[in-house]
Amino acid sequence: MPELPEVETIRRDLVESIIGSEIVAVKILYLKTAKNKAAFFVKALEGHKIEEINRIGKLLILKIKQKNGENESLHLLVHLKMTGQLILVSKGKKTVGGHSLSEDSFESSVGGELPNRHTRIIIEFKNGDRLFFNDLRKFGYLKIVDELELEKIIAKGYGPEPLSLKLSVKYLTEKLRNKKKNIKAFLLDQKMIAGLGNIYVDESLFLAKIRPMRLAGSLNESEIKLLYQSINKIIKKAIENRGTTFNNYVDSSGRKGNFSRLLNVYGRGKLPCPTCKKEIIKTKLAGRGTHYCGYCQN
DNA sequence: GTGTTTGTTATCAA
DNA sequence: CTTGATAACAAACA
Repeated sequence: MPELPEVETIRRDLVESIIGSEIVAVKILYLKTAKNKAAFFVKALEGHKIEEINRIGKLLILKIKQKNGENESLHLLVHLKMTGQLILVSKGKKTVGGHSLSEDSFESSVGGELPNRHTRIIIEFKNGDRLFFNDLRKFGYLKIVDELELEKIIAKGYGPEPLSLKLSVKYLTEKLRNKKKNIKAFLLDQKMIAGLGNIYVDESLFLAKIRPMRLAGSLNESEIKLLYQSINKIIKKAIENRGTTFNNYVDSSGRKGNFSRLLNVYGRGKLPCPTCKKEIIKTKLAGRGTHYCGYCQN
């Protein structure tokens, strides 16, 4: 389940490897993964270079460099949803995205030699590198949008980034006031904060010592402050550790994230709480598996 | 055959 | 208007 730290890890790696690279071929193996008409999608990319790679929340945004005479800027949006992977395979074979990886490790991560049965789109570069979009469950997508559409999507769908100055105790206080949904549902809402998903919401609430089912409007001043600091700390630490691999997330080199071993509650139902050693409770909230400590979180 | 996993959107109901 | 619940999307795994 790629959330902000995982997508940011992919973004940073791709910035190092494909900025300025020219796309020479695009292959759509599963039509519905490309959200534009196939002919337009391919034409918008082939013969163009990647100019920038940005991100808002869990959405990756590749800016496509326009040629002379084409004045409107286009962007390639990539959303991994639940099981999407972006894998860059360098020409040759042994190295993937500039890193060498044992064949065993690579095969268990991405399901063997690429393309495989989960490969939906392949983007080939002039230097021979190939970028594979794999997606077991087909929820993920790639979409070409112009500047105007991009701005609309960001404005309509995404609140402040957790590590930006726009997310503050003041912002949270204002948004939480009189909210009658639970704090977990609030934190999962991309329009409130961009980029948090099930893992980092559970982890942030554990650090903030707040029960996920608490009504958002019921948090007091010191709880809001601690929550703000906890989100910051968790997201920073998760990015430093290249994200969490729980199910099938891997970075663009096929490597797993290191934050998994630092998880306090997520995926640890019935295991002892790292703080008080009592059993972590696993229940369902906001339609999601929810993990918390009934003793440490109030 | 059942339940579970989750990012996002749509739809319906209170 | 707000919120919650549910399905849909789709596939694998226990």
